[in-house]
Amino acid sequence: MNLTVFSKRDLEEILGIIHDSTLCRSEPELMSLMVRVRDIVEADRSICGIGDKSGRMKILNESFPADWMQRYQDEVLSVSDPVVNYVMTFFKTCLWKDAVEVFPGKPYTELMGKASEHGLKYGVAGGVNGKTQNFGSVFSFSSVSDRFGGRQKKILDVVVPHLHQAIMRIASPGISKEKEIEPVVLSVREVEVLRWIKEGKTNWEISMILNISERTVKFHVHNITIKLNAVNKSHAIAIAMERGLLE
Amino acid sequence: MNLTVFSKRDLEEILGIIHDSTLCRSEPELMSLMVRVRDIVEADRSICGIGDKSGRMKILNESFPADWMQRYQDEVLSVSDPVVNYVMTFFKTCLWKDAVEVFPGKPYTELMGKASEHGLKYGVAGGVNGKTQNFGSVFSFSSVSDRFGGRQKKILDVVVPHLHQAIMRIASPGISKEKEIEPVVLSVREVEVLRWIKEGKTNWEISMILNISERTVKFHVHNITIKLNAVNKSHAIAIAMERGLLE
DNA sequence: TGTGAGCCTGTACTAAAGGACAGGTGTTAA
DNA sequence: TTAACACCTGTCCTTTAGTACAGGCTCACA
Repeated sequence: MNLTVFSKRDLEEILGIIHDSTLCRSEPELMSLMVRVRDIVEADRSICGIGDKSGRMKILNESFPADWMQRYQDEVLSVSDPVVNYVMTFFKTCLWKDAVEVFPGKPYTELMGKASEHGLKYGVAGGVNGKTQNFGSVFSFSSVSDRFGGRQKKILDVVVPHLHQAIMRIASPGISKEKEIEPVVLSVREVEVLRWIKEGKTNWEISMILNISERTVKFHVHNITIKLNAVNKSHAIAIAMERGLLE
Repeated sequence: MNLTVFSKRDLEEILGIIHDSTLCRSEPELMSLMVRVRDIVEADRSICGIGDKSGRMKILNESFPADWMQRYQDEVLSVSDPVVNYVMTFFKTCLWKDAVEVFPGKPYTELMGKASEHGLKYGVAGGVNGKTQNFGSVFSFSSVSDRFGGRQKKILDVVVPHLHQAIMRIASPGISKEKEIEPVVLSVREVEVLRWIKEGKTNWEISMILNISERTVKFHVHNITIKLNAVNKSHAIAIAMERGLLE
């Protein structure tokens, strides 16, 4: 990472933020860190959150408009938020407009339109994944004018991993607990199907082995992915093996 | 399993074969068991083997024509043998004609044509998988006329698991050893890709995360499956996790 | 100065997976 | 007896995965 683009003052402030992140143990402390990052990326508003894409996100709002946040929560807009999606999928820093390019669907552009109505038009965001599946944190900074580019992304690239550690300490217990302990009960047939998937069999092959239709195999696979909170077969296998569901 | 279709004599012989299977410790003993099974299913010739579909099969021939076996080995015909494919894929008993129906491709029908030239036209076969991927055993019985049906399949359903145990004792050491110990060295990039597959990411998502093209992700995935001797992603994940390649 | 290994990329195609929608049976326990 | 649950099946459609063929660059090592 080439850091020569930054001035000495910038570097001092960035290092300071990182250092204070290590000491951060409370929400107000995190909020004051967000203010400092907000200032150095020249943004007007900031917000952060931790959780997953499916709406189980705990949000710590520093300066996003309250009415927008209310609407965001009421209409469960996080699922169609391209920025959240981008960050929680790729765990990379992005400009808001980059995210819209990657997720060009109608619900996404609509959401960005709604956000504009609340003065949230331009922004930059970053995040880190928390080792397990789609769980991670998002840090987003917004401004009324478009002053974001490579410089802002680079700052977030450097700072966000440390902010992530901080928000994990503060907010993750409440989120992660209820998620991990969930005991999963797979039916006999589902375990059978899963074992064969593990052996690399296709749905059709499994249908031949179990003397059922391919459609039925898909049916079981679908139920398995839902029960395991997986997104596809490979993910399901990994989760099942980690939890020892195939012994 | 309904066994009332069998006569008392049949049942006695089947039970006898099963019992002697448990005592079987040498190739000649196994061959004499094959003869007894051959007789009870009213076949003319028999053969068995252990290994996988990719040609690493050890064959124990009881009474298949020697010239055919030579040709089979020289032309590596096992890969286009619908019966071997059927048994090693589904680990189920089948009539030869069933296998041709399920694998209707040109190479398969061609192989069956070649076999006919050697007097091998009708048959019945069964097999069992050896817990690991596509490794298992095949027991095949042939006749010049078509006298095979439900009765023969049922006999094999009952007998084959025990023959499998016997052939495993006799022939598996030489086969399985060289296979399991194979140390796999994955490149840094390959492990990275594998980790993200484990998280359920699609190729496209991984390409975004690693800043490479989707094509390149496919390239790595392909190399991974070859190195791990897997048939697809799910299989690769299972193998990698079992061997602790992702720690 | 090759040579191999790791890494990267493209086009074009087929096979497989996955999702939406709609429905079926049989068993079991309140 | 109704409700819940496991299990099963179909059609239609879109998205991903996988494969074949063809080529690129860079670095280490002999």
